[in-house]
Amino acid sequence: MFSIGEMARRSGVKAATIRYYEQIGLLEQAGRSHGNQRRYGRDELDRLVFIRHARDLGVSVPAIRELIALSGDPQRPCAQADRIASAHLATIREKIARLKRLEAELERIASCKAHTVGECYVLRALGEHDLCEGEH
Amino acid sequence: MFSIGEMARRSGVKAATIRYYEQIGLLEQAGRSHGNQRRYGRDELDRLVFIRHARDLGVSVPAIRELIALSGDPQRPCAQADRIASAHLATIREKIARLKRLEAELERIASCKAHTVGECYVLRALGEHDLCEGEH
DNA sequence: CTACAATCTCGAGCGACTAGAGCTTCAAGA
DNA sequence: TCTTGAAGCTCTAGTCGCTCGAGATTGTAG
Repeated sequence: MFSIGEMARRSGVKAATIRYYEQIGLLEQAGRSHGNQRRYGRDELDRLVFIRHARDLGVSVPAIRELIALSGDPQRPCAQADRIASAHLATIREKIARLKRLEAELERIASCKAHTVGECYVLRALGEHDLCEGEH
Repeated sequence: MFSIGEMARRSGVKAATIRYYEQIGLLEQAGRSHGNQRRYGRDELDRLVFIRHARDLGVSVPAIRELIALSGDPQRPCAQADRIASAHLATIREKIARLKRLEAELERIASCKAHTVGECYVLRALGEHDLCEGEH
């Protein structure tokens, strides 16, 4: 039996966050000790680690909810889990692409050689519309 | 003189967001028409476009506030603006690196060949701790 | 003058936590 | 057994950067 602090240490999820997960129904209501403190078993720890990993991978809470629901029914075809993961992969790739564009732009902007703010490229670049590459 | 809708169209920032920016002091209080509607000039549009660009680049509102304060004093050395941009560049690079790691992991996970959830790698992978590469 | 679109203010809601106040319980040592 | 201090409890509110809706008012074209 683990206390919430044990769970936090073993999973890397803060106690407050564990309570929050319970509150939003991502974790089931934990059993309680005599004095009303939460007590957990292996299964709950496993689920929490699952959640932690998924969150680390940037999976949203609703998506995690779906995955948990899916995994509750092991006979079911896994195409749907696959779909969730793939969709997420696609958004991650988009984010990477977008960030790379930003990196290039900022690199250009940040290599400012001026001495005073008045002639500073950082500030001018942000104000000038024609430097954008047709994004808006 | 532009209405808030004009500003929205020209800058790509929603009217509600323009009001919000005014509320948090990112834009100054706009002048008003006879009937209390906001009216803007060129300068205000320029600043809004500046803000929009910076936000698009992922610069936080506090950082934008700093940049605006800096640009109000054109004699000042621009080293500080430079520093803000560079710091931001560093965080963007970190994000990219992190996302790439996620991409690799998800790629592995998402290539699931199982037929049922019970043997699905997507779900198993998320639950297993030894698949992490020492991140926690 | 009449429609109707645009704008106004105010307040709440989003996602995913996080922090703090003020109280109770647990566990280890004397 | 008692004490003490860490750890837990609940509840509320705050974070960030918007976004939306309700219900009232204003602007403008025909």
